[in-house]
Amino acid sequence: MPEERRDSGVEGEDIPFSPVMPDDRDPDVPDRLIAIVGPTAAGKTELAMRLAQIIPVEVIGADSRQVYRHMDIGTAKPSTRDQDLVQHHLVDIIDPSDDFSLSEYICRVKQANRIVKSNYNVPILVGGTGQYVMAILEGWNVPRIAPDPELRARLEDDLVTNGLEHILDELRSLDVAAWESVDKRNPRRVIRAIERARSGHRWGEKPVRERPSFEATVVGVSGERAELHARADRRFDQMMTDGFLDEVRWLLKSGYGPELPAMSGIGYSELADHLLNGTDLQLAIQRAKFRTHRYIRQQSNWFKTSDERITWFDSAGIDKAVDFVRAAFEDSPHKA
RNA sequence: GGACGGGUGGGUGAGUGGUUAAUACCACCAGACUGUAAAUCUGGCGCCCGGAAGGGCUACGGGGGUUCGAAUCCCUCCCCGUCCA
Repeated sequence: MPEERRDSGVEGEDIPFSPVMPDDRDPDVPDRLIAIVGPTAAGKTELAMRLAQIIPVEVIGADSRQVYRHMDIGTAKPSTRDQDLVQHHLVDIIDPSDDFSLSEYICRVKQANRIVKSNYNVPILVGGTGQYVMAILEGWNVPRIAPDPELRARLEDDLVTNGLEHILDELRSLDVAAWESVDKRNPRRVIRAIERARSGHRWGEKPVRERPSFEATVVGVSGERAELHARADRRFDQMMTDGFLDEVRWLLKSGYGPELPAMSGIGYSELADHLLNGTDLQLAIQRAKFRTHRYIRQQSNWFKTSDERITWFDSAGIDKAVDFVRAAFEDSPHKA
């Protein structure tokens, strides 16, 4: 395997631009796309690797935690072996201390699509971050407004000293439409709305989403809730034996503190709490497992069994999913 | 054997005569998402009927009692913890 296969546009600017485009359409948009969605630990990665054996694919990660370098065990990142076998994009692209956001994600997916397209491969979107997946599948229009740490800090102070009403008033004076629409009980959203309004964006000035042109085959992998919990618990135990605690210890030692968004992930914050504050390890592990359960539940809000765009398969029956995608792919006019 | 302390809903744990089907937290369930998302926020959570308002039933270790009314007071039994023998 050529070693350049390991991703990819770290800085984003130096993405090679293929001189020969497959067609004259937007090079950032694939003609077709396969997506694998579903709750954590259900077997999405496994399915992706199976598909890679029969279809010329490159993986596009849709996981808000696997983007960070040095966070491998706890994020259940695809193994280096898997990454050697199949080109992965949007994995290991930033440092744990770097800012990341949905708009950044979307931007980088476009870059990745360009590469995949120039390789005459099919992008396969794999991940459990519902927001990322849906942003791609539904073509969300996300304004590129970078986070403003100073403003956020000021507003958070304001929130503590003067209350939510106060910052809501600020939002109203900036953008009434935004004020009408925000979740007025969710400080985080109010702060973001202010941030947006202050940088000159008006609520509703652009359509929220624009249906993408590609043909998408979306498969879901899931199972009974109790079984999902059990699988996730087992996987967490495996992570512990694989050295998750050492990974967190290393991150902390390397200066990645618990206050970083990257370190707020499941397991990372609990284990850091154990290492830093002496919280009982078993308790920390149990908390992380519970949090994974909650995560699974929330993923089911993004990936609904009633969603007609998704064809669902049971975790235990990956073969059927492979067959389904193969059939869908063979019927497609866009074979590479 | 004696002296205290304690037994509360799936768990931890408040409550100490009525406003209590019982605070809070966890678990669990459902939902939102103009997007920091493995984040943040909302709702539900004894059983039955009802769309709701509401109604009915059962419940704070077991049994008995006091009271118009008890998780809360008394008696008794069982169990757990600490200390003294």
